[in-house]
Amino acid sequence: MRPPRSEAELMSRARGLAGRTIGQLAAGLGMQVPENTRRAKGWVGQLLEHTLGATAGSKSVPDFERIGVEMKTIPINARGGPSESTYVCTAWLKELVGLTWETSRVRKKLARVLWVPVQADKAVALVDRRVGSPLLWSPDAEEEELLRGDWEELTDLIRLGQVEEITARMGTVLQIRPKAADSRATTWGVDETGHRFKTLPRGFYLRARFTAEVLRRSFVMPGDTHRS
DNA sequence: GCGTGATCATGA
DNA sequence: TCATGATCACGC
Repeated sequence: MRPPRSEAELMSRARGLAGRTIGQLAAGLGMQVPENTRRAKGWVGQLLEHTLGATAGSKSVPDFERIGVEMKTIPINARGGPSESTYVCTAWLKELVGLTWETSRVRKKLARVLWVPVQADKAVALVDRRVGSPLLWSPDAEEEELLRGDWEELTDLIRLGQVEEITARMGTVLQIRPKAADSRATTWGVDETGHRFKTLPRGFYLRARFTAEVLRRSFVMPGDTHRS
């Protein structure tokens, strides 16, 4: 599929996928569907990228580079909500100088996101799982403040050399968790005394509660005063 | 190892 | 039951 030339074209394509199954999309690309995602964790995301004409591959640029849009599949459980957190990007653990929320990779990544819900109910075979209605999103002022607050709190800890004190329990909507092949993987970090040391690579993730709210908001009318 | 794409598996 | 910490696959 050729890269979309506009957000409208991307959305038109994405809307056309709503209701289709993973098996149908795979067939369209001549791909075989794995039995499950245990050894194919990113497979569904890559299937959707190829189907929609993403260009980035493993490059550190937006999936749809020309129009500056990042795509994220969002696994939806049997209850209709996200079943997993959403990976954003790796956390920089080396010396931090002059990095602000405004210039952060987290903010850049989340500036424009195409959310594509995909059924993730274990009771349904992967090949039969359906794609939902897409949402093209940018954080509103409230969401951005939540993200900024968490990012600054976590980044301050890294600045202070307290990477090892960070746990996934920190952060209201944004958290830091391991992001590596396994627990033996290492990268360079900086400790309290400013000396570099080997530590586990970490990444920023959006809590499922946050993405649930993002999706929920898109399905209510403007002016909705309900808050559950 | 680091970037991309994420989900798994188990303890609380 | 669910979130945390661990893990899986692939290109370079």
